Parts: sequence; C-alpha cells; structure tokens
Amino acid sequence: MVGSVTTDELSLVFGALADPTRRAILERLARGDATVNQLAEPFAMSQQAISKHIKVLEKARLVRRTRAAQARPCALDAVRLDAAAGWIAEHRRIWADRYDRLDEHIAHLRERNEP
Amino acid sequence: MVGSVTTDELSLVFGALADPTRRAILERLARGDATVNQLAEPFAMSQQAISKHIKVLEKARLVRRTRAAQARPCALDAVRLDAAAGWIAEHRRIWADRYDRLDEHIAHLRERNEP
DNA sequence: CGCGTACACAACTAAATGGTTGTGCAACGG
DNA sequence: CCGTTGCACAACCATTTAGTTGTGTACGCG
Repeated sequence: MVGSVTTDELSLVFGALADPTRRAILERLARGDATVNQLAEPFAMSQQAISKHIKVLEKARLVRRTRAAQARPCALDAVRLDAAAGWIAEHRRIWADRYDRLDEHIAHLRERNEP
Repeated sequence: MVGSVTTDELSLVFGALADPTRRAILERLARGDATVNQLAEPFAMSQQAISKHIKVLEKARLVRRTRAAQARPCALDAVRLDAAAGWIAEHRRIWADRYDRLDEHIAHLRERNEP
C-alpha cells in the first residue's frame, strides 16, 4: 500500500490486539511478569517469532521491558489499553442509542403487522 | 506468514478497528446510515478502496448491508464491538489489580526509604 | 577462561493488506 | 430504450506481516 505515513496510536493498539498469539501473551503477562522464553514456551513457534510479537506489543506500548541481567522480563502497560477501551466505549454509546431507536422502530412495525 | 488457520472473531474485530479509514467510516455510520459513495466522499481514495474497507467491516460484523434498489446502504452492527469491549474490559480489570498491588508495593518502599 | 543461557539482529519467504485501474452490471430516470 | 448512477469484481502492484533459519553477543557460572 502507498501507506499511511504516521500509523497512529490507536491503530497500533488495535493492530497489536488483532492477533491471537499476542492476546495470549498479554493474558499470560496478566498473571505475572515473564521472560521471553517463558512466554515462548506454550507456543509452537520459535523464540525469535515471539520476540517479534513482543516488539509489536512494545510499539503499541502495551508491554514494557526491563533489563535484568541476561533476562529481559516483560510487564504489562495498561495506559494504551485505556485508549482502545475509551474509543470503543465512546462508540458503543452512540451505537446503543441508535439501536434503541431501531428497536423502537421494529417494535412499532410489529405492532402494526402482527396485531 | 504461515498463518492462523481460523482467524477468530476477536482478531477480525480488532483487525478491522486497526485502520484509521475504517474507524472513520464507523464514526460516519454512527451518525446515520450511508451509501458507499457517501462514505467514500470525504476520503482521497477510490470508491473501490472504500468498498474493500466496508467488506472488512462486514466480515468483522461491525456493519450490515441492505439492498435497497441500486443503493447498498450501510448500517452499524454493535454486537461484535461488544466482544472487543468485553475482552478489553476483562483485561483492564486484571491489569488494574496488578497495578494496584504495584502501587501498594511502591508506597510501602517509599514509606521505608523516605521516612 | 570457556561454556551455557537468554535474547536480539539479519536475511529470506509466503501470504495478507491496502491501494490502483479497468470493466461489468443492475436499476432508475429521461 | 438508452444513458447515468451506484456499486462490485478482477487483475495487478507495493508494502507489511508473520513466520523461518542462521548467527552474534552479553551475561552469569563453574
């Protein structure tokens, strides 16, 4: 693609969440910090592949990394998730309003057609 | 990529949301149903490209389409957004718990080191 | 020191993504 | 009936993505 010049934050977050492996990594991290190898262990996938996934999560700022000796433990960063949750919540509200009206409309039709 | 065999629902939804153009389309639709051309108008992009974006949104079941004469109006479908919101909400809760404990821990350290 | 462990970087690849242009086609309006 | 409108399908292309293998390197340990 000719491509968007600046991939915005929200796109990074949603993009990071749009992969089962990465969501599984986040779920694993929710139960406690972990090293790359610990994260890689449950998956039928190379350590390098997991490393790449972690980098995606880092770019989206969903995880932070520290440098502890030879290990590079991963920890969750919730800030960006709030942005995603915020967007969805905002739009769910609008959706919901519209659907309430739609429900009314349908109810109205039913009332006329199924007396 | 060798690829996930079955791209699950959540991935489709997050994937659909991971694009500014598609989010803009959803925002436009939140203000009322629209035809493809109406949706395409604000963008410096061909009608066909918008058509593709809409198809992505349809696959994620974020929009529904009806066939009204020669027009194919688009309308929002909130069901899947709930799934995404649910996932985030669930994990935000876990994150928050962890951060509360972290805050406690930090507070505890401060208490000892900065009397 | 020399080895193992834990990880990252590089190069390669297949497939998906996001765009283009060109074309077809169904429906309405004169 | 014929042109215009509204949209989808197809072929093509560049870029990104998600994986691979191979290799390098920093750190801790005996």
